[in-house]
Amino acid sequence: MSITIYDVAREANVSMATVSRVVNGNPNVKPTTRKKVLATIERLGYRPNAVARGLASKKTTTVGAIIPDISSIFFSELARGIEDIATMYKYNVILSNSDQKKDKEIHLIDTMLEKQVDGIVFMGGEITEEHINQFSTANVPVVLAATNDTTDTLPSVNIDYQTAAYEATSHLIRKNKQQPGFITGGEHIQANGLKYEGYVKALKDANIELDEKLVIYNDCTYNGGITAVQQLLRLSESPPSVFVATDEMAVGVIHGIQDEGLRVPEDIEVFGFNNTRVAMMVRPTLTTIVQPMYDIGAVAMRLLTKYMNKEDVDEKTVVLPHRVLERDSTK
Amino acid sequence: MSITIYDVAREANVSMATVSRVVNGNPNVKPTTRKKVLATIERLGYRPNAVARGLASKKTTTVGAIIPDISSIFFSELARGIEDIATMYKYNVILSNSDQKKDKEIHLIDTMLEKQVDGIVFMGGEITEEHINQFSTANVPVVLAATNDTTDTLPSVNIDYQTAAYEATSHLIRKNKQQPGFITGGEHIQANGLKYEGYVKALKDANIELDEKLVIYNDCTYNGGITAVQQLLRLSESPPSVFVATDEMAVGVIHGIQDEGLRVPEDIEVFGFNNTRVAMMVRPTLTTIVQPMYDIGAVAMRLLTKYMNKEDVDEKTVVLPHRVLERDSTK
DNA sequence: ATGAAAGCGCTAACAA
DNA sequence: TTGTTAGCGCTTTCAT
Repeated sequence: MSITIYDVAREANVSMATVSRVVNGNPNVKPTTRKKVLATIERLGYRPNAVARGLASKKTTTVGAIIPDISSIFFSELARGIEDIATMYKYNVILSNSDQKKDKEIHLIDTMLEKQVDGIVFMGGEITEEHINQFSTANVPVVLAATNDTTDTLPSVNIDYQTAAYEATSHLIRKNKQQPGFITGGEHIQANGLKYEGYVKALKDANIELDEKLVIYNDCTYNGGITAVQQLLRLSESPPSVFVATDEMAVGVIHGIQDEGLRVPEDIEVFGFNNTRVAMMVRPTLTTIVQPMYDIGAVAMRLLTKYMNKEDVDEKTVVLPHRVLERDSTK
Repeated sequence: MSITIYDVAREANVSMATVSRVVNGNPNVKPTTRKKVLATIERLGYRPNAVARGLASKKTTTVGAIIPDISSIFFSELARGIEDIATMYKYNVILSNSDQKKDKEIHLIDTMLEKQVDGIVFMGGEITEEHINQFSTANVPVVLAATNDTTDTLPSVNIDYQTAAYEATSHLIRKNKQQPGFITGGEHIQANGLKYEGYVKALKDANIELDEKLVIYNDCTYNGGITAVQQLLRLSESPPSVFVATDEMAVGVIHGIQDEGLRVPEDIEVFGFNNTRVAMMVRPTLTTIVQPMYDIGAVAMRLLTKYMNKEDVDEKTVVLPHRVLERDSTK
């Protein structure tokens, strides 16, 4: 079959151990020998078998990434951050989509542990006891990215969603002292619960009584945004502004408003969340919360490498900064 | 350390071989025995080691996917198609970004072969001799997705870019018998060469003499589109329509036109390519070529499974249908 | 239907 | 500096 370390050893008149040392850059090899071995490796076209190596060394230099949906503009940037840092540290990543389904998540964790990944970056809605149990069945580090952990046991990288939502809502209230609408996805999804809390807190601090009719739930998609805003506009007194849980949904909201013959921001202001690329691809461009998605992925992966190397980490829970980015969809 | 097949065998009073059979669903096991083994597996929390299994069986149930950029809206949908079908056939996928850099691509192929993937889905700009060589150093099947192979040796899944571009251009010419502008990325990138050929052929068939000044190259990004269209509008006689190589770029083109105080489609028509999600997130919504990205990924992966199972395939080169989707950016 | 045993290709003591 | 050798955890003949 294919060339093994044994073939190289024979051809170079050395032992397997020496070849192994050369391949792994072990300094205890005489330069002459190294050169000779390297030459025969080249000549034979030897390619180390990472599976065998993994079995012997108990390290696969592969990490798992569990992600809700790679085709989402939000998560794909996160994934890029993870990948880039993984590559930088010579890891490969096995990526799998969970669609935020708990059973899929649990199953994926299992599969990845079977594959002996050296660590896992997990992105999802929420962490439950069951997740924790599943993680604990193996001894590999796990880092959460853009995922909140109610049990607060796992290392994680996030922004402060609640404060961000608070700021967005306050920003909207500042101008016109009225309750903005809030268009969002399910509470169990992607920190939406925290956003809701921030929204409510901002209202409270501004002494505005919460009218739940102005809170509309729908899918976090473009069409979900359109549908939701239609519902909002049908209300007897529709609000002068809307805070939307994601940018893509917010773009739908803007278009839904425009399709009703209203103007953004003149008639209704719109505030998004995430600053994905679509935010500047709408007219008016979207005011939003800048969440450093790429960085969240990158920092999470970096954190994971630390755990995998058994370095000690100072911050197990990283909170990355966010900020309000004003564009043209608000006054 | 952790539970091995040996532990299970001992606890269940059977041999390793029997446990292996149970785990692998081999029918040659007495039901009683199977039950007993299953019970101890459960009790011990045994989890098969896929690395050891891979070494022994020479199959990893893992495939590699080399992709230009997972954060691109185009490729991330492709990736989702790949992932879904991979999951369906019990494969995991190692995903890596190449940024269309040839050296990265070659290196990634090498790494994946080291990891003993059972197959590779490759997405990139163009396939060169060097790629072919690298692929041939191992004995695993490779399928190209949305990637053209000038050497035409590898199985692939594509749409007919040239015809699609021909149709788009013809569509634009039909109305106003004038040469549309063509805004595109580099020729070596992502089938842009083929699109150019289709564009030129359409002009020729319409007896319009090609004016190269109307062909503008820039990055295939939103900002690239803006910059390119500014350049186009600065021409003494700017064209009545533009064909743009990708949707994201086309959205930039639309906004660039609008920012100059011109209207789409009244003053200039815009035609995109790919039908990514942004196409319906612009106003006016974008007329474009529907390219079934998810399906390209899915079909490519399905094709790969056939090769991996040594089934025989009837079409080694799959061309998926495309179509013109008229929206509001053209008259 | 079950077991014994020989690898799979490599790493990592331990010896020399 | 180099070689010997015993695993790593599993699959897969080949016996029985």
